[in-house]
Amino acid sequence: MAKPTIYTISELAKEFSITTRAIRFYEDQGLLHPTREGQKRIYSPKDRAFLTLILRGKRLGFSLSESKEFIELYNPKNNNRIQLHTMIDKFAERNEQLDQQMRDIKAMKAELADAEKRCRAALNLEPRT
Amino acid sequence: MAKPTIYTISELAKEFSITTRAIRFYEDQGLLHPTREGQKRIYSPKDRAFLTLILRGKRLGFSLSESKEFIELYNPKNNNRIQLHTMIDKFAERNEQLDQQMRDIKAMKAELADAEKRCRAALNLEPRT
DNA sequence: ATTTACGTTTACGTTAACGTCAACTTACGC
DNA sequence: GCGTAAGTTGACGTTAACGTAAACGTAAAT
Repeated sequence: MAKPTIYTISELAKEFSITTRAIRFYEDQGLLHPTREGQKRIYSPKDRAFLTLILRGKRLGFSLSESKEFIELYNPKNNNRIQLHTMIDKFAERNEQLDQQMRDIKAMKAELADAEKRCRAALNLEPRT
Repeated sequence: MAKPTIYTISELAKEFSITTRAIRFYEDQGLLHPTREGQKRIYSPKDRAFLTLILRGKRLGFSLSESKEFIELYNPKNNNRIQLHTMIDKFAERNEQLDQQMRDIKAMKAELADAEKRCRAALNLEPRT
């Protein structure tokens, strides 16, 4: 048996640069399910991975409930056949959304580059930097 | 002289699938500056372009004030030398953020693909036709 | 003339995602 | 034993981004 790595709430908070309050809130919202050692919360590598998902989702503008949906796909008890098909549909949806975001990013980068170009041009027009 | 295309608030609302309330709110927050014809707001192609920027920003999880910052770069009166350099810095920041989002999207797509694969395996389906 | 459509301002309500106390409870070092 | 550090559970506060409703103006259509 390998050693089961575990984390305290403040360890995770530090690693991900968030507050413990936020982590407890994610649990409240059903995104995390740490075990307990007495009162204290104990986080597994799985919880840590979910946190990664949550924060990545946030950087992409996903709501917590959206991330929750995604996380729930990793719950084996949800694996009944009826759900599986709707999940696959949701994958397709999400995938399209991600493609859209890709396009948005490219458009945005183009505009940024253009704006910067004009900026630099404006600076060159006038002497004395 | 070409005809100056203009839009009413409901035209824009319809085109972008948002409410007029939202559009007025963006004005309140200083992101849009439509002219008036009597009481009524008149939007120019420029305003329309800004709306595009705003909504694109939203899809990427940008706040309105972040989009505002960006929009203000298009305001000529902000073109004093002091600002230009800080703007260029901000371009770099934004660009990094966009790169991060790019990576996030790729990671997310990989996870989606993996989850879908496991889903299909559970269903005994053949991998994507 | 009056309904209908579209516009306006003002103002209060709402939701998400935490922040910020307050008031404890162990556990550890001294 | 005592302070200190890290944890806990409420519970209320806050901000962003609108929603929603009231109360009104205006202009075209019936």
